[in-house]
Amino acid sequence: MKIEPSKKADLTIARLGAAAGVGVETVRYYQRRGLLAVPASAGAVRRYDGDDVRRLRFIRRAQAAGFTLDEIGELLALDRTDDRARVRALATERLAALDARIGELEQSRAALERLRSTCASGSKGPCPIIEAFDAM
Amino acid sequence: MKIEPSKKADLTIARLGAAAGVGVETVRYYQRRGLLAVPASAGAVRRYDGDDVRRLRFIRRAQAAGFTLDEIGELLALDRTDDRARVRALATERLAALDARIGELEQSRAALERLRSTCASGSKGPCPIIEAFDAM
DNA sequence: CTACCCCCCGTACCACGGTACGGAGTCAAG
DNA sequence: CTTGACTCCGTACCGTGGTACGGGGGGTAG
Repeated sequence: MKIEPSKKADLTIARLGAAAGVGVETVRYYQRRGLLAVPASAGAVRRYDGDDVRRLRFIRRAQAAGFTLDEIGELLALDRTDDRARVRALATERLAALDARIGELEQSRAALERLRSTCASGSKGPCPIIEAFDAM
Repeated sequence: MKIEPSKKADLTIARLGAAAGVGVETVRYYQRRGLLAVPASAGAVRRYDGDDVRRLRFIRRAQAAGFTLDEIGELLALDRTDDRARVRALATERLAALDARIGELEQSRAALERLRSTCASGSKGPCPIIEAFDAM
């Protein structure tokens, strides 16, 4: 008894893209970068399945986390391998960068709030934009 | 009795850049983009002062807040004008984008923590990287 | 069977934000 | 008054992550 490939979604490239919110050209770009496999073309039109969708979604999410496409390539290569040390290294490094960036954005947020209240519709005169960012 | 220009820092371009943590080429690039004024060259070497430093620092901070250089150009043009409505519009728009982005980064952060614990050094077998991002 | 829409592939181009190069001029110290 | 560091300026090039174009083939609905 063979294990069934869990879902045979059988999508065209446009549907695959749509399932992850990207365009056809972007999918092809990821294929060129080696992030997505180009399935053997049975006929001349390639078909994609649920695994491809998951992989593509992962790429977008990892991008949102700040990984570059090169790093994502490495993550995909590491997936389900047992090089745990490398995975932890990448995750830890990214966590640090993420925390730094979140902090930075929160400072920026405060500056913008400052600007918005200095520049409230009620008040008069010019509103000093540059100064609103001084306390960073 | 004339008002003194508060600080006459009298910097060269390299020192100006250093004061804001950017290189000479970057300063010149901002000048080309119209974000920084090119001072009248008394002699052939330009001199910069504290206002230029503040302006340059502002550019970097606004960039960190997610403004594009074009938007920063607009902000600089608006500084100390009284078009409060426009300033508030820009600030509000950016605040929304910033909050969205912070939320996204926090979700990414959670995914990375998940990955890190799934892949802790103690555990065995492959660690599923793609799945760690599934709950986004 | 024939539209019509989608797919394939290569190549070119885009925006953004810089970064590099190189020749000529300038300025301050020794 | 030379030497060495720095400046000026134009132009070219870079990395990242796509997006566009266009010719030719395929697969499907009516």
